[in-house]
Amino acid sequence: MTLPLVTILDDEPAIRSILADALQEAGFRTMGFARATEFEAALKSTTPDVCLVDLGLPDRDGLGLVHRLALEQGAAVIIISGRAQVQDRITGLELGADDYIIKPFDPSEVVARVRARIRKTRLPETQGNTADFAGWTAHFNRYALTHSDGRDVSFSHAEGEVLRLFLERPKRLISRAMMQEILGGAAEDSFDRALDVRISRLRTKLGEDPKNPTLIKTIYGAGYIFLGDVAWRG
Amino acid sequence: MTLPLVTILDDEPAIRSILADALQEAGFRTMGFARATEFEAALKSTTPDVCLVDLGLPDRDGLGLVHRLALEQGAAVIIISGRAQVQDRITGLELGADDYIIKPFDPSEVVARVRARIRKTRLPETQGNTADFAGWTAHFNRYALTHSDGRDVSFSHAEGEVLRLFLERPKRLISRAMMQEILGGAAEDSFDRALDVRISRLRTKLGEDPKNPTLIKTIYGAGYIFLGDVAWRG
DNA sequence: CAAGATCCTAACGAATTGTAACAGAGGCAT
DNA sequence: ATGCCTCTGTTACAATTCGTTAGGATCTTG
Repeated sequence: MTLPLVTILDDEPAIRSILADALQEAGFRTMGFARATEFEAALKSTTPDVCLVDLGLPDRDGLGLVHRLALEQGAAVIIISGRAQVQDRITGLELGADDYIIKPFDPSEVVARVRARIRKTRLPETQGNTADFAGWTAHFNRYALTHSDGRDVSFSHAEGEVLRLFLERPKRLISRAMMQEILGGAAEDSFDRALDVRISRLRTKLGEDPKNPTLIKTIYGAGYIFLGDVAWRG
Repeated sequence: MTLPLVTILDDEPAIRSILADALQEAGFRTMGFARATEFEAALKSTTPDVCLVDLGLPDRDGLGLVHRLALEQGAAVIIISGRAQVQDRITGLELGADDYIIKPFDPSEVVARVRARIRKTRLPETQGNTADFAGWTAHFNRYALTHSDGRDVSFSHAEGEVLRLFLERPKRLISRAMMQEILGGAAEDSFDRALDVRISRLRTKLGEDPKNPTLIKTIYGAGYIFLGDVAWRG
């Protein structure tokens, strides 16, 4: 029940394994099925978070399946189909699918779309509100940081935005321009020290040594980088 | 408050009107914007159900906008872009978009995808008179809150209005302007502390810690957000 | 090392929000 | 009518948030 479960319904073993590999690498559990009947049998005992369904199934028309899935299970359904006509896509979506991907597809795009679904259906309580790093735990839902040594600091909304930005992209350079854009979005003048100040305040709350920041590192002329291993949890 | 609202952010008037026509015919209300700044200004007073965003804005790079929308507003975001590369689509989705449509598009497919989003986000359409959240049960027909630990608090009509507003839109930013409009609708002057007072009183009844509210969060300069899983019944 | 660009952060203040206290409007029983 | 109670907006002031300013620190370049 920890990792999100993604089912793959496609009659071609090659496609199943490509998708399964990509999804597992992205941190999902997967279950593959070649025929609709097998799939439906499995549904009696499990509840997937996202269902990938190939429409070109030999044993039955997949659309009805999609319809029932969406209706009864309430699971997110992503159709994968070789039929590229607009009309096909429309009817697929009308029948309750959440997304429609055309073959041939890029596995990483499929992963991204699966992720987007999961975010929406699961986010409410699971993802996106708690993360561990460097002894700290960030609780975004209550705007507070707790340290394993007992410290408990609250942070404001603006600070939280910055923190979240970092925690979502650990160990990657984040350009100043991008941060400005994602955050306030307003002024881009070099007069604007707002971002610096936000980061400064955040550093203070994290107890960073000004001379030697270990978590939020400044890359002169480029941006910032968050060091530290981040583990999100629900 | 009846028809779902779809916003269209695109700098080309032709595209805006094509989309608006198609969407209106499909039974949505629409609002069009040419630039990101206008759009953001409008967001202070309305909460769209789905936002269509063109990435090629002259105004600024739309990706940051998408990110903030997805995060704060909780609204569904569909990117419409001329950039067809898989990598573009992935980063778009990664940043919080729900869908990614490539120009040139077919209006009816856009409508279908919008509809698919609305189906998912509008699920709590059920307007009941009882709702459970965070150990509480709100009984709107008898103006009372009961807690699982036995507490039983009554609330007034004005307080109920605010509470209902929150419970109908959990985990989404609700702008102050919108609340004032839906509620009394009266003064919009910053002199008007009526809304604050209502919320303050509601918080007290919910037993919120003034320093650390866990259910009704204030987003400085933007509005309020209700955290907590809500289940309606009846 | 000098010069200039970039960044840090203390301090300030405008804008925004919280809430106690007050006051007027009804409702209801006496 | 009178008195008491509840509801709810208004006022006034305290608290918080957060961008701006300004001066100093730090980095890069030549």
